[in-house]
Amino acid sequence: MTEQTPLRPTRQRLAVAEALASVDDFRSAQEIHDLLGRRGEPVGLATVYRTLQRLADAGEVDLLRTEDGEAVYRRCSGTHHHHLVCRTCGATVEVEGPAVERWTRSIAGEHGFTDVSHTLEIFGTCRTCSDA
Amino acid sequence: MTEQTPLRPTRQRLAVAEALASVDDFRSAQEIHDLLGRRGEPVGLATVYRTLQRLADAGEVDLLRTEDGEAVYRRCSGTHHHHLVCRTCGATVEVEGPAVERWTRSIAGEHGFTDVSHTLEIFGTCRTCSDA
DNA sequence: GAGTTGTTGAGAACCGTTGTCAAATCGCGT
DNA sequence: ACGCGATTTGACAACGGTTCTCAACAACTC
Repeated sequence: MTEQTPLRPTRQRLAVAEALASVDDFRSAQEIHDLLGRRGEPVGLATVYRTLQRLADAGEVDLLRTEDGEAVYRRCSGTHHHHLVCRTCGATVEVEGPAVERWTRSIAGEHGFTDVSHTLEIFGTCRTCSDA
Repeated sequence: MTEQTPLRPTRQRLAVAEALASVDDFRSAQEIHDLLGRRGEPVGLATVYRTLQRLADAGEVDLLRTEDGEAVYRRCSGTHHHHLVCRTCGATVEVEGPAVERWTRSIAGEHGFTDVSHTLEIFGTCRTCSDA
């Protein structure tokens, strides 16, 4: 019960996917748009947004919101995980915490909530940035 | 090392604070603005935004972002806590999890991150809404 | 190659939020 | 009470990220 549209592998979609593969941290749609332009593979801004949306829906990229509400994307592993993100340079580490998963589920259950999901992000200053 | 401005208790600021006190779930700045207007206590939209910002900075209200990036506010207790929010009706429960706090700190430490903070929200369907 | 359909992109539209700045208000000293 | 400087307000413009529009276009099929 997922997709029914074939989804064509156009030059633009491939370019966006490749751009995501080439960086390791979260990037905004606009940054990706700029990056592609500089690389000589121009893709319309609207197309970048559309493509990222689809990838996020398909669970192929992680989407989170910066403090000021901007959406940022990052290619990620398929399994459920969270992020430890450097507030300064954006370096990102994927982390897992089975205990947290259990905890959220049980708390929600105690209060009669069903169909539970959650968001959890950790922000800090990475070693490199705090040394500087 | 906190405030140095006296901060005047104007009619507008009191009205916003009271509006927040009168609802139990997260509301956007615009909703609060509308609510005040309907109540016959009109407050300029810019003022509502400014006031909510200050309250959030002072830690007197919680601020979180909806899935589409809109900022929503809610009066809250002063202690550190997280939220269990009904996806349908917005009903909110404040929850605490010392274990989670410990976990985030230790994970961050393992990766050399300092000055750590985190966000954690749980979403689900509350009993009332799932019964309906 | 022709037809059908999904896709693109430039620009406009949208919408939440923040900035602008003159007018209104507050708190204080007198 | 009254005046005065400092803060706050609010209507409106401006902003920035995101989505919409729609005609030109590219991809798959036969």
